Amino acid sequence: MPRPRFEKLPPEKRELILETAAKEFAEFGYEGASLNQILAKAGISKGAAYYYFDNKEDLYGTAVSHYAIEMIDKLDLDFQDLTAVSFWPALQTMYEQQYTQFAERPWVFGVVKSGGPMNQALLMQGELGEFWQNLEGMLANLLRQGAELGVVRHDLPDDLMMAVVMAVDEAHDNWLLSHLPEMTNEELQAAAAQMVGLLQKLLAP
Amino acid sequence: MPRPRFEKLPPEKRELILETAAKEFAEFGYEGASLNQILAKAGISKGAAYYYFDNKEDLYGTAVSHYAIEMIDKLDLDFQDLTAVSFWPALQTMYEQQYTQFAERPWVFGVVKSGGPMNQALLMQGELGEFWQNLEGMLANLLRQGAELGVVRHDLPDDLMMAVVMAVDEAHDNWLLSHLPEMTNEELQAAAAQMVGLLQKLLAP
DNA sequence: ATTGGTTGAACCAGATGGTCTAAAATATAC
DNA sequence: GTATATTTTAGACCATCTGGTTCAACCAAT
Repeated sequence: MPRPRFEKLPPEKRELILETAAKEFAEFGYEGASLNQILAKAGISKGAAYYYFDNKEDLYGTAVSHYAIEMIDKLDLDFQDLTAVSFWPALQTMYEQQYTQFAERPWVFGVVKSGGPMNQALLMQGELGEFWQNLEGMLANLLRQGAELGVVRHDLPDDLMMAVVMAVDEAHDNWLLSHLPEMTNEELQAAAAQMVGLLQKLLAP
Repeated sequence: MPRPRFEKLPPEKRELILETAAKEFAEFGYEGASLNQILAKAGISKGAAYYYFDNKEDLYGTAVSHYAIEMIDKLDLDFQDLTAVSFWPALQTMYEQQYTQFAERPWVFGVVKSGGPMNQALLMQGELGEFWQNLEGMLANLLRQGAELGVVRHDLPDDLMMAVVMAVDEAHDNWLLSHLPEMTNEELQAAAAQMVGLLQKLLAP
């Protein structure tokens, strides 16, 4: 939780700090990203940084929350009334939106997903524990729904399925990131289909 | 390449150093593992370490080579005369061997695979570049053979398929590592089938 | 006694996340 | 406009860590 005074900063300054932080965390992960580097790149001093945030973890949490909220606002994450027919198309819609709407700001998804397979222990311990439980709950809920609808296998342990889905998601994101400069909008849509195809192959019964 | 004098050390001492290093590199990766920590845990001094190795990268490369050679010796990696019928069973045999023979020393595979998705750039630049090209070449060759035999899809970009296979492999290894203490030999065999099942689902046309 | 091999640990420069205080900037009161 | 109070900031400093350098001390062999 940042200090309340952070919210009173001019929006451009807030966004500069959060965007700089998100880019570093998305690229290097929490441990690998250096607070000193973030501050140097954002052009704020150490004293100012500690005036607005408790510590590195607080900055991380603020960035993750900020972009997760934006992500949730902008993506059609309505997974309420899924049917066996609409399950995979709904997932594909979500990936299309992710890829096309955030193509120029891939760090948005990068930082939100930076809590992926590697950082669970750290994140569960911190202030964002509840947030991450909710996010994992979302994926777990999706897999459970899919199983009930008969479109997702239920022969594997839950934790393994979660881990594999996140790993494939991450691998695909990284692949996409390295090909992003060359991609047209149509190609991004095709990439979403490709990603969902991978998931469907992995997860279908 | 370690100094020749390293090979003249008593085998127990050599193994202690390499095993300690491998455990740290397997757990934290090359960047995340600390040379100072490895030395403290192995009980050798800095001076001695630099007497036997050029630097951290040299130690890493030595550990990777050492265990890769052991892995290649012990596993039935004969992928020469595969048929459409024998393709997946051969993969399963390999995973069975990996899981059952190295259950008590998972760092062997951990360090060899630590060059996975994240460290490619570093490794390609170093002395082990050729080694990694060969290892990647092995996997690429396997995928190509599978495609020729009609048991592996060839509708995805090669680099994406490689990345996804490695990501799933790593996620499964990590899952296995966290469940290893409870697993019987039969369960390890089942895990191998599970892993190959995942690959087959992902890769079959 | 001399030589060669090995080792320990002090040292180095640079980096990390975090602490602290004086200076600078801004807001408020008159 | 000036004086004062409050807020914000810069950057020196801290302890600890990193990978790497160095050399005197020790030991075994001759």
